[in-house]
Amino acid sequence: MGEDHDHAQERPAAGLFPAARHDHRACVAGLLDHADELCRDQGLRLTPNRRVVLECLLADHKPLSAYDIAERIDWQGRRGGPVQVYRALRFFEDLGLVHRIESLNAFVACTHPVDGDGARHGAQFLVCTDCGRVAEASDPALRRDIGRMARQAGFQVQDPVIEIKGLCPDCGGRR
Amino acid sequence: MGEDHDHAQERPAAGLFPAARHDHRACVAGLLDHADELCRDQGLRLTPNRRVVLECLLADHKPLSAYDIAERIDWQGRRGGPVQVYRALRFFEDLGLVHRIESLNAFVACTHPVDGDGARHGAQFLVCTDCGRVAEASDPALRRDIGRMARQAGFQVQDPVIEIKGLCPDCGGRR
DNA sequence: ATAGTTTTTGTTATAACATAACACAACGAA
DNA sequence: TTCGTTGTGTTATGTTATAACAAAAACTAT
Repeated sequence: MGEDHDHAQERPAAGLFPAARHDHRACVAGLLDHADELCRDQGLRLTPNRRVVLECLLADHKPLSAYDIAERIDWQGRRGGPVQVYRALRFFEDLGLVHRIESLNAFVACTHPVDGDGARHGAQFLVCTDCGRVAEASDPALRRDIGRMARQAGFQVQDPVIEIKGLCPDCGGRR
Repeated sequence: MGEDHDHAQERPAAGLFPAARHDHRACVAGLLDHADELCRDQGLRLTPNRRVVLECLLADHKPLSAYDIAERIDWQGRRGGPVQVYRALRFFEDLGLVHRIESLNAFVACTHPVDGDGARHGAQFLVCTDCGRVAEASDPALRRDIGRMARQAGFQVQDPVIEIKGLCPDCGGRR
């Protein structure tokens, strides 16, 4: 328990990557608190099982497959496997606290959850093919364009999957 | 071999869904021809194996999994399985003639291929969750927005995955 | 044509991802 | 307590994707 002077995380929710060196301790704690609160509000239970899955995803901002997570968890005696992990992931996805990255068959913890809003809440994901980190953006213009395009096509949007693979600033994006 | 009077397909490449009743015979023939030509130009071989896979995908405008395709193909004696199918799919993906739909683990034949251009060529996909059909769009504004957003984030785009699930005009999009 | 090269195929095995089904435990309300 | 609901543990199985390697087919250059 070292440096605790609160450091006012460097624009964590600006739609960019998590700034490489941010106060990760506070970041994790805040998101866990938020999960706690959200569950309490909705009469849901943030059980130990669920909590460890979320903590595992929060450890870094990288996507993990369900099997990755299953391996990292200390199952303390019981067998423990993908089933438990998928169950927890489903739970958090419904709450909007975890997002599935379709193009990776993997999951990330949401970095700026929106209260009471489930699912993918219209976010876009920037996936670094080099370091593996994922940033969550929420670009209104992009969202508008999707709406417009869909309308033109007579298409009623249910769930937009926007996952942009490329290089993050640290890995060569900002040369 | 009945109605062959050429019917001038109803705006097949307008970015919308394939019009439900278009001249499918001509549509398929045209795309196969295009594949032929593209291969000839690039010194590649459109082998019988590859051709049947493409024909299978062209049969309707629905995405198929590699295993779906493997089941539908007449393997004429030999075993035949996913391996062959994945190989052909990879071949066509590189040519830009087939696209993978990440959110479905499935593949569709490209409905408006761009010559000499491989990969996903910046397209967006509208996936009907009801009838399963897929439309391929190519919205410039959307593309611009992605570029802009990425630039703002210091992110260098390699491969944007845009897959919008919802209801197509026939299934309730256009009420 | 024919020897050597590259490409494609056939085949088997296995890896990686995801869910079905069911019994039991824990919890929360009547 | 009793009952209904929700969550968990466990086994089995379904689905998607690739590794590895030998044999066949196609091209290439003499």
